[in-house]
Amino acid sequence: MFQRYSKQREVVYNVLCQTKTHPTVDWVYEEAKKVLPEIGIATVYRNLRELVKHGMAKVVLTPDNKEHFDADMTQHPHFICKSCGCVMDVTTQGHTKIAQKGFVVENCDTTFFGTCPQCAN
Amino acid sequence: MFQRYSKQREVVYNVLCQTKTHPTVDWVYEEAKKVLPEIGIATVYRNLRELVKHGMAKVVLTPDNKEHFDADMTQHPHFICKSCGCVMDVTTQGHTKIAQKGFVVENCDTTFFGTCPQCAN
DNA sequence: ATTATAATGATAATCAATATCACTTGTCCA
DNA sequence: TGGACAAGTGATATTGATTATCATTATAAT
Repeated sequence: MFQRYSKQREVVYNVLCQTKTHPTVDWVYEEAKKVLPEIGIATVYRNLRELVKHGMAKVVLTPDNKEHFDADMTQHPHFICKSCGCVMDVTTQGHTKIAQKGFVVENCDTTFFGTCPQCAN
Repeated sequence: MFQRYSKQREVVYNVLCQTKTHPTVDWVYEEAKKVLPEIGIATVYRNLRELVKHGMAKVVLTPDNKEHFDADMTQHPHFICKSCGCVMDVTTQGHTKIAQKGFVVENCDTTFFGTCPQCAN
């Protein structure tokens, strides 16, 4: 998978696995520094990208134009709050059930990723 | 809605309404220049933002970290091609039907937008 | 232990998006 | 009709997230 082990990558991945807050790069960086104070922000960026490339993490794009990361690779919808900007998992399906948990849903976007018919040829 | 009429805003909105390609700012800018050669890129940014704020357009965030815009405010899923980066409307529901049209679907993200329970209080 | 090279960390560079500000233009009203 | 006020524009500077660069460090095979 990766050509060599690195302490930094392990720490970055552990930080990501141990939270459900869908953190930004900066948050992962701050947490990683608590374990490896010498780690650099470039290494955090690099490893998060690598984790995504290797299918070990997903990027969640938010309206504030920052990348958030999620190590939970099971398919599940997210809820993004326009007030505090938090990204949360919503395990139930459908507007009604989400509303019952206190979420005020204004909009819903669904995006499929893959290869379009032209490129598939 | 808007406090004053402006030719520039009308052109930007018309450009957006007349395409289904979910264009970037730059594409809208180039098209708008064909009608109003003196229009500035800042004006295009500004008006696209305003259109979104007023519920006349939506932002589609793509993995290339650029904002794409869509004047179709009906709720509909998008398909983003990892090969060419195009953003397309997929009007049918479900992986199977999309696959029948030649799309190779690898992943699907659903995001709800609104106010989280804590902020709603 | 030696060696090849992957990975790191500091920092420069990139680039999309936003802010600034003097100037222009739409709209109100005398 | 003609100011006058302020919204809107356009050129450009600034910001800020992400990526590239490169000398140095560290992993893993021999």
